[in-house]
Amino acid sequence: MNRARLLVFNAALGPLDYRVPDGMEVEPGSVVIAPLGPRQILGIVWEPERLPATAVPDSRLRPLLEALPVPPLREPLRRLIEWTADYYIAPLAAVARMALSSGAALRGGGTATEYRLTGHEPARLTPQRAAALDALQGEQATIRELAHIASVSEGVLRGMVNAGLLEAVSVDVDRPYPRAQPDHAVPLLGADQQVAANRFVAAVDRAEFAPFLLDGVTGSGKTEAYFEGVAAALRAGRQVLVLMPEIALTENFLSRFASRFGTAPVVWHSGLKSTERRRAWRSLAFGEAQVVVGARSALFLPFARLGLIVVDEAHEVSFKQDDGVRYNARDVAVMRARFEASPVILASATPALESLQMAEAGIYEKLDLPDRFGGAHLPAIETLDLREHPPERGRWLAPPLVARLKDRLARGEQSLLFLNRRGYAPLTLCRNCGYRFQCPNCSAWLVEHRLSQRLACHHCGHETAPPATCPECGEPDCLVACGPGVERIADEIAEIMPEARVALVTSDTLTSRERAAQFVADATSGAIDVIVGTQLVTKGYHFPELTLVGVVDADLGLEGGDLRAAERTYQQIAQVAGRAGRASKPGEVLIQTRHPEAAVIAALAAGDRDAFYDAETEARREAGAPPFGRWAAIIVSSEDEAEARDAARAVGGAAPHLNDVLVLGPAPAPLSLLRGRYRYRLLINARRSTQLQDIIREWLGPLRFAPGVRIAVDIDPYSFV
DNA sequence: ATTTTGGGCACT
DNA sequence: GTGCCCAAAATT
Repeated sequence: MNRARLLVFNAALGPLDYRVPDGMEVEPGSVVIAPLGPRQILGIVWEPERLPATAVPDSRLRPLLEALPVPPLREPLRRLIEWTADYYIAPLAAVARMALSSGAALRGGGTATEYRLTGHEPARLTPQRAAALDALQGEQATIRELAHIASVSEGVLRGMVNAGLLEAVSVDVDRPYPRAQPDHAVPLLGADQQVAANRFVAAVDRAEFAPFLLDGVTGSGKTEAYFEGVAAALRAGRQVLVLMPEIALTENFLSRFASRFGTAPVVWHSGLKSTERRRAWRSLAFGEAQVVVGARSALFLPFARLGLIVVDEAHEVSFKQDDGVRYNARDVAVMRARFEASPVILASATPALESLQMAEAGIYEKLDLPDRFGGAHLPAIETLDLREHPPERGRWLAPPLVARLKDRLARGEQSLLFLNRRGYAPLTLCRNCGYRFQCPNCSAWLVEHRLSQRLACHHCGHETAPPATCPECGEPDCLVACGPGVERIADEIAEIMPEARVALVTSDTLTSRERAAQFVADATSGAIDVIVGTQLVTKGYHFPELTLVGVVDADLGLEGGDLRAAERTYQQIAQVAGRAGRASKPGEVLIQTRHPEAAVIAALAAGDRDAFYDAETEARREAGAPPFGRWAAIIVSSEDEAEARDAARAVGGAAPHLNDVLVLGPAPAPLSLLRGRYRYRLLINARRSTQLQDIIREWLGPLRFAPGVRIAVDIDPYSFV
C-alpha cells in the first residue's frame, strides 16, 4: 500500500502516516490535506526516514483527502526547515508554517478576465473608440488598466466589447512579473567594485555554496557590486533573494534596482495583502519571479531554482526574530545557500564580529571596498563632551553643535540629528506628587507622543490620552516631560532656528511608502534643512547636500548591560555618520557623549575601526561571548507572577551541572512584565564546542509545567529583553 | 490544538 | 440513571 508520512501543521502533534489513495500523486515536499478526527489538517509529505514516528499498521491509516496544486517544497527547503527547527529548538511545524506563508497560494490561483483587440475594424468609429483602438494595439489587460492606458473611460471600452472590437481572454489572476534585464544599464564600476563583482559572477556561474563578506565603507557602492552577481544569476535563469533588515528602507533600493535592471523586483514582507502574497509565492514556486527583495520572512519562500542570496546590511540586529521561532535571518540565509548550493553575500559597512571572524578563519571570502565611490571622502568625526559643553537647561543640544547647525543653515546645507528614541519624552511624571506613567501590561514607562497626543507603550502598543489632571494626586496641569525624544529635538530646532525647515523621520511619521518617497524627494531636492530621526535614518539614504550629522546621545545604547550594546552602538553611529558628505562636499560628524573615553566612542572619533573590533574581540573573549563561546536564554513566562516564578525555579532546579556550561538565574527578565505576562530568564553560557541545543533539549524535555506557562528558548540571543 | 472519552459526583 | 464538570487520551 502507498503510505505517506506527514509533517502536520500542529506543533503539539508528531508526524502522522496516511494512505495515499489511488490516483493521487505525492512525493516528499507535496502539500496535502489530511483528515484528523473530524477535522482537516494541512501537512507536508516528508521522507519517512527523516521523520521517525511510531508504527501504525496499514489497516488503521486513513486516506489523504487532497494534494494541493502547488509544486512540492524542494529538498533544499526541506533540509532548511529541519536545520532551523533543530538549531533554534523550535517545533518543525512552526518552521514549516513560515514556508507555507500564503494560505491563498496553496489553493491555486483563480482566473481573471482580460481584454484585447479582436482586429476587427468597423468603417465608422467615435473619436474615443478610434483613440482606444490606436492606443491599445498589442495590449492585453483588465478593463480598468486598458482604460488607463488609452485614457478613455471604462464605459467606452465596455461599449467596444459589445461591439466586438475587444474580446475577453481568461488568464491566471496571478500574472507574471515583468522581466528584469541583466544588461539593461550596466554601470561603470570602480576598481575594487569590479574585483568584487567578478568574484560574485564567477561564484554564481559555478552554482556552488560560496559565502562572501562584502565589507565596504558607507557610500562605497556595495549595491552596485552585488548587482553584478544578481545580473549573472538572471543570465543563468536562476532566482535571487535579497534580504533587507527593514522593508521601510527599500524605497531607495527599489529605484536603484529598477534603473539597473529595467523593472522593480518582487517585494515580500509581512504587510502584503493576501492576493499580493499569493502572486509572489506562486510565481516563485513555479520559477517565474526572478528577484525577490524581502524582510527575513522571505528566507523560507519556495524558490524553484535559487542562484544567489544577498543579505544587505548584514550586521543589522533586526535580522534576529524575537518572537515565534527566534532565528537569525543572517545565519539561516547562509544555511539556505549551503543547501541550495548557491553563493551568499553578506554586505555591510560595519560587519558583525562573528562575520569578520568567519572571514578571518577563511570560511567566508572577504571583499573590501575601502573607498567611497566617486572620490567622496569619509566624514571627519569629533566627540562633544557634554560635561564640558552642557546644553542650556531644558535643552539637549550642546552649544558647539547648535553653532554648527546654524552654520549649515546659513550655507544652505543639510544637517541630520540622530536620536534613537521615538516620541517627545521617554518618561512623564507629575510635578506635584512624582507619579510616573507606567504601562499596565509591561514594566516600562509610557512614552509621550505630542504629535498624536498620546501616551504610548513601545512594547505592547497600549495607548492612552494624556489626562488633564494627575491620576494619583488630582493636581491639574502638573505633567512634566523627562528626557528627550526626537519630537522634542525637532521642537528645540524650531526654537533655536525658527526659519529652518525640519523633517521628523521615525516609524510614526514615515508610515507608508508614499510618505517615505515624499521624504526622500523633499530631502533630495533641498526642501529640508534639518532631518531629525531615529535609526530609520541611519542607512540606505543618500542626500548629496547633507554635510553635518549630530548624534544627540551616543551613551544611550551603552546602558543596560546588553551583551551586544557596544557593537550595536558602534554600528549605529558609524552608519549614521556615513550619511554625511556622500557627494562632493565634505561631511562632519559631532557625537554628544558623557563618556568620550569609552572604547566605542574613542574608536569612532579616531576613525579607527580596527581599534573598536580589537577591543570588542577582547571583551567577548573574556566574557565567553560569541564567537568565542555561546549564549542561550530560556524565558519562562505566565500571566500569573507566582506561577512564572515557580516554573522558572523548577527550570533552574533541573539545570545540568557540567563543566563547560554556566547557568545564570533564574532572575526577573529585564522587562519583567511584557504584554501582560510575567517573565523570568535564565542565561546559559557555554564553550563554543558544546552541543548546547542537545543539553537544553535534555534539560527541558522531561519538565512539565502548568497550562498557562510558556517556555521560550533563544539560541544566540541578541535582545536581552 | 482540538475533540472525544470517561470517571467522579451531585441530584433524583 | 442522568446531567455536568473536568482531566486524560486520542488524533495516523
